[in-house]
Amino acid sequence: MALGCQFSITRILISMQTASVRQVLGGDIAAGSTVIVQGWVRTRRDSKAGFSFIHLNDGSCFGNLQLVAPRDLANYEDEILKLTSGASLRCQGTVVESKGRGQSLEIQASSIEILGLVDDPDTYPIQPKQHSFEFLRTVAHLRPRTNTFGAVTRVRHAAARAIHEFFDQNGYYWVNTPIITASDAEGAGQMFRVSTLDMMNLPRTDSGQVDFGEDFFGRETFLTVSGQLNVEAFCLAMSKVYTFGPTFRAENSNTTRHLAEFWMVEPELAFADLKDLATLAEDFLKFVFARVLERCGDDMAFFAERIEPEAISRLEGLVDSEFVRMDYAEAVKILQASGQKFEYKPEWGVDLQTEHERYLTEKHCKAPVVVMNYPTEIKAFYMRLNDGGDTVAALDVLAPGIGEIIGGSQREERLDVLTRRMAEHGLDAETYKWFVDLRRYGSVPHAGFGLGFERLLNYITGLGNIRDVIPYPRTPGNAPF
RNA sequence: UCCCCGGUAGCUCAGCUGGUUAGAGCGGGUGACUGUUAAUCACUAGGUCGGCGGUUCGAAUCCGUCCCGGGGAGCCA
Repeated sequence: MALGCQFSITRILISMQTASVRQVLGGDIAAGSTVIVQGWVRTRRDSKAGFSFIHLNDGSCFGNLQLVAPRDLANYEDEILKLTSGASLRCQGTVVESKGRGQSLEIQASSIEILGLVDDPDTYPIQPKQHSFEFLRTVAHLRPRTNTFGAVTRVRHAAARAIHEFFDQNGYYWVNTPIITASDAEGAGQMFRVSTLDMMNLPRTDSGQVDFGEDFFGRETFLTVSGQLNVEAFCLAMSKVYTFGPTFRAENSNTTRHLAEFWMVEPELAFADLKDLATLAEDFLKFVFARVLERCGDDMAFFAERIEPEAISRLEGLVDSEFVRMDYAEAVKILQASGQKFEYKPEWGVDLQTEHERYLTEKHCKAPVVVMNYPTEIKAFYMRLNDGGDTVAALDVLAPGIGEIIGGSQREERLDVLTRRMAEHGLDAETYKWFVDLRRYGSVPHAGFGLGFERLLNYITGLGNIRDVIPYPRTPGNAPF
């Protein structure tokens, strides 16, 4: 009772005092109401008729709120006329129907409190004009104030929320797998070392090796390259689980689709085979796309207008269509029969090149393609061996313009096969003992995939560079901010 | 890591077959004008042409090298 009262009083106070730009523009605040709005100036235009127009953005939505500041405000001459792009303010005023075109509602300001002017407006980097993404990366602390990055931030949030929602509705548990790990999992790539040893004065063993027994964990440790192995243990108890968190690869990859630190989603599903996994991947992507379209209309409209004309239509089309599924062997045949000149000849036993993936998704199918059952030689040890042993039950979901967006497999659940394959790959049995245990105690068929969250965002927004869909990109030789 | 391309004003770029004082648009400042919409018009300030070395009477321009960035490839998500 007491709590309920307090809650409603707080709500009333908030609604009377402050409103977000989204609330005002969305019509949540009745015309005639007095509100306080707060945010950052996008542009200011002065009218000699006796007022200034200020476009205000607070990140709550794509649009800007127009404030009309009359000349009779006490601080009009000294302060209002000094407002430039980037300045912050708090405005009290009345929500009114706009007398101008271009917006239906605006704020007739009764007072404007300047919170922070822009020091040296001449050099403020964010101007009301188009900037190159390359430049904006050099001012990563200010780029959230741009239309594009604001939209990216909202879409990123909406996509993350949709991912959790999808799994929750389908009975999956979010499992927080460790970021620090001792296994160099899957040999999936170079890892970042985690250590508290004094690098200027390393402890040595008798044989002259670095003595990691002296290190914080008493052994060598790294940042995780995948939560998959750890989450499999939970899969074989909770049935349906997923991870969603940061992942680290110390690869010297300099491309538009690689980061040293990125976010990955890894569902793992028990009592499932490769086909179940392909269905999951498809349902999952469609759900996320539909939710983003539903909740980020303005932002998506902006991407469609300025970044990628197909941004909305291709997502809509995808939500309503079925993904193309084909075996790797079939994909190779299609490529060989395509008549296309490839730099690398498509050939069974060799992994698909970027140019091959592009042909399949952009020319042949014009849609996302699920390629399944890859040659054993080119895939990881934990993927389930198909009958005959030539292929494993692996799948990649390839998206037009992005390439591989999802990579997954049915896992090898048979103890004897797994241990044999680990030996073939020269893996340390001791390190993976716990992982093998899962096949020893109540093993079941299971499958899972990994989805690069930023790659998903690239596909959704149409932005071409993965560095423009993560707040602070980390790439080789580049970790400012 | 490899292959291409680039680095000129706060930003986006032009100038680059070597030749006086390096230009434009936007942004900033000043003024005019207007219920304005990335407003418009006029004036104005603003540059070690990425660093170093070389060729030359003379280098933003040519050569070497280093640094930084972008695109493509490989690896992958």
